[in-house]
Amino acid sequence: MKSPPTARRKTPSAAAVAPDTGAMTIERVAQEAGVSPSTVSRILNGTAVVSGAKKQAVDDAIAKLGFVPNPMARGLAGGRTLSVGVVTQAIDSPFYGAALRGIEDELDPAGYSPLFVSGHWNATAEARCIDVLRSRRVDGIVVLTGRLPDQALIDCAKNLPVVVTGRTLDAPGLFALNFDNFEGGRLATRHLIELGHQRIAFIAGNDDHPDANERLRGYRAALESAGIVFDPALVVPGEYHEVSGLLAVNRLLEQGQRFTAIFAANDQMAVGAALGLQRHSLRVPEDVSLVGFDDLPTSVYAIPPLSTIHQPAYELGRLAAAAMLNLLAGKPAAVEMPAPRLITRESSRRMRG
Amino acid sequence: MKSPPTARRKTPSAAAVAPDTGAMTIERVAQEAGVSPSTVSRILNGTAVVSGAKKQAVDDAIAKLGFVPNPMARGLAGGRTLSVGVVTQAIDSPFYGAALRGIEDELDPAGYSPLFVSGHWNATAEARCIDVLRSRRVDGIVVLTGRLPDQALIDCAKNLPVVVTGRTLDAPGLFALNFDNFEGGRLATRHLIELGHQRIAFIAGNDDHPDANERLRGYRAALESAGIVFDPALVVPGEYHEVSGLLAVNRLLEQGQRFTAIFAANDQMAVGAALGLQRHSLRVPEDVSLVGFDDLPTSVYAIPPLSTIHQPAYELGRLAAAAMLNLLAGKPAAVEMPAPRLITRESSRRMRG
DNA sequence: CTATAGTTTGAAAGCGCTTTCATCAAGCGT
DNA sequence: ACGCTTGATGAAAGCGCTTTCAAACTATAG
Repeated sequence: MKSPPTARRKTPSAAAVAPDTGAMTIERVAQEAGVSPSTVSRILNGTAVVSGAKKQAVDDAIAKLGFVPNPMARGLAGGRTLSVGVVTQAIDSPFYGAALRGIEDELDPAGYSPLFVSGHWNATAEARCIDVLRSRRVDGIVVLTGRLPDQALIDCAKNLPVVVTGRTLDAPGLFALNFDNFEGGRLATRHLIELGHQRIAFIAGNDDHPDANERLRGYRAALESAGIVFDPALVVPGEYHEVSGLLAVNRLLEQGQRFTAIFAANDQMAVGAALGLQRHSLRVPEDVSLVGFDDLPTSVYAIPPLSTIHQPAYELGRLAAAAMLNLLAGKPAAVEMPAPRLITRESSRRMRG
Repeated sequence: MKSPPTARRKTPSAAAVAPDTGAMTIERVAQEAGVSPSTVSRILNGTAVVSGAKKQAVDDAIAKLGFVPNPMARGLAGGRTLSVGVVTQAIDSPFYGAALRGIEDELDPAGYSPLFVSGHWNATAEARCIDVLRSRRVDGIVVLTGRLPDQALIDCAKNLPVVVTGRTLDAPGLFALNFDNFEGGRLATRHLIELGHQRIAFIAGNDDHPDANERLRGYRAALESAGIVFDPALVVPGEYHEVSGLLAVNRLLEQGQRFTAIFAANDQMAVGAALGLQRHSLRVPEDVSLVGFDDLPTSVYAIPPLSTIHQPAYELGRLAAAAMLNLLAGKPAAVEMPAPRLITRESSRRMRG
């Protein structure tokens, strides 16, 4: 290493150019305010009661000097980093993107920063992510769904507060925030049934995906309570990607299945399915009604605009982050997911007589 | 604060439970290897020549103890954080998401971590982002497009290496990585012209968006070189969002403009435009050909699949990150963007008769 | 065989902050 | 008035690492 110009040792020469954000230390603030560094620290963290006069003096000094505490030093000394790790599956997924923004928005005012890492829907990668985060000494970890075995999370929660979405799980130091996928699946299916559909195909999500199975359960429950017998031939596996939807429709049609509606376990597959139907000259919703799941921002602009189950991704992120902040403060997580909601748009309509 | 269970002061009692990732220090490694902490540090950083035998001993000790250096201590002592800040516009945008993943993938093997913050297409917010990043002591900043004035970036580059995409700019410590939007606009328009279209509408991006203006320039250049007179009435402003596309089409149609093709300055607007056309019973591509810009992953599944200009978002992220790593290493950035490429799908076709 | 330059290594001084511990002032009962 | 509890403050000891400085060797030359 050719020693990059890291001006480390403080140059004792005066020659200050600007109020250089970085160079200000708690000690200078203390000096300026006429107190000890300890007192400044206490005020900064609210760790102890400080007399009003001194607090004022310190606040003024901080403002005047434009002091910003060095997170590294804080982390080293205090054992906290004011950062929380977020294991996401794909930072570029339309669904998780919104959740990440929610996390960001919630954490920021509390002074915490998120550290995003992508697990790419792969348990091994996720485990590595957690290692990375721990080596970065994050104060807590938020796991968005993922394929990691429950036990791995439980173990992790022994050392760090953990918030996980997309599963139901209970362990010390861990909080699970689950969306009611069963109810969502039920709502979507019931909607189609109410429109007069009887032969409703279901494009499922990946089998090892708990969400997907719950949605399937909801589908079956709705069918059952309407007295429609469940036909396994109408359920096609998918992978939560657009192609899956396309392929699923092809398969259904090749097999000569009769159906007047499709419920896709997520919007991406629904969009793929719409394309598949169009390829076979089937119109949505005239020939086939279509309902998705997630309510991605783009689904409003699908052709035709997609009926779907609204899953509040942004909200999910905020709630997960809020839960984490509570855990970090030693309080119970105490947050709850909103209930699933059906959004009726133009991809579903009453069956023709 | 009720003093959360931060086991700070080292408990001298033995009772080690597991090889606790966190608790290992460079000192213990030194002890194990029978050398001084300084030597371990030197080996860790390759800062100086160390005899082969000792190096081996230290490497063994590190492996045996599962030692992971504490980034906070490193940052404090060394003045570097091994993290680079990334100012993105919307972490949940389909386009930037891919870029972020590229950055992540490129930085990771080099031992750097990205720190993402969202500017929400707002110069003030972006400026705040940069402050946040600097307060977090990042080693460098990557700015993905954004509205920040050039000068702000130049100033920032005085203290930190900066890589910025989506503009052309030259300053010390700064590297700009620009995509040839002009050429992209030209390619898209020429494609439509070659298909026999003469009246080509253009849905523009936001005016203060340099990309958008370049694309417009490309559009005009293609028109001109084909001898088609530019008609300002065919250019409608947009905002790079789906709605804009929808609104633009409405406006065009209300004004009674004649056109047989639309070139939208990005895919999101193209999708909106497609919906708008459908609402007016105009079919794509039978009645109107449509070309977008960006080649979002979802554009393959649009109805119909969208012809567009491929913009390598993921690659862009990787390149920006690679440039940053070079800058950080004191080398010239030395990376170059790939050229725009036209992707022909089903939304554009030869004009009838 | 000693003086000199060149290497490798260790000791120790911080980096900027938090936190313990001791101190110094008040406040209070008797 | 006098010991005693509280409460606010400061001094100082780290947190785990990097880096300077000097010591301890080793080699080269005179």
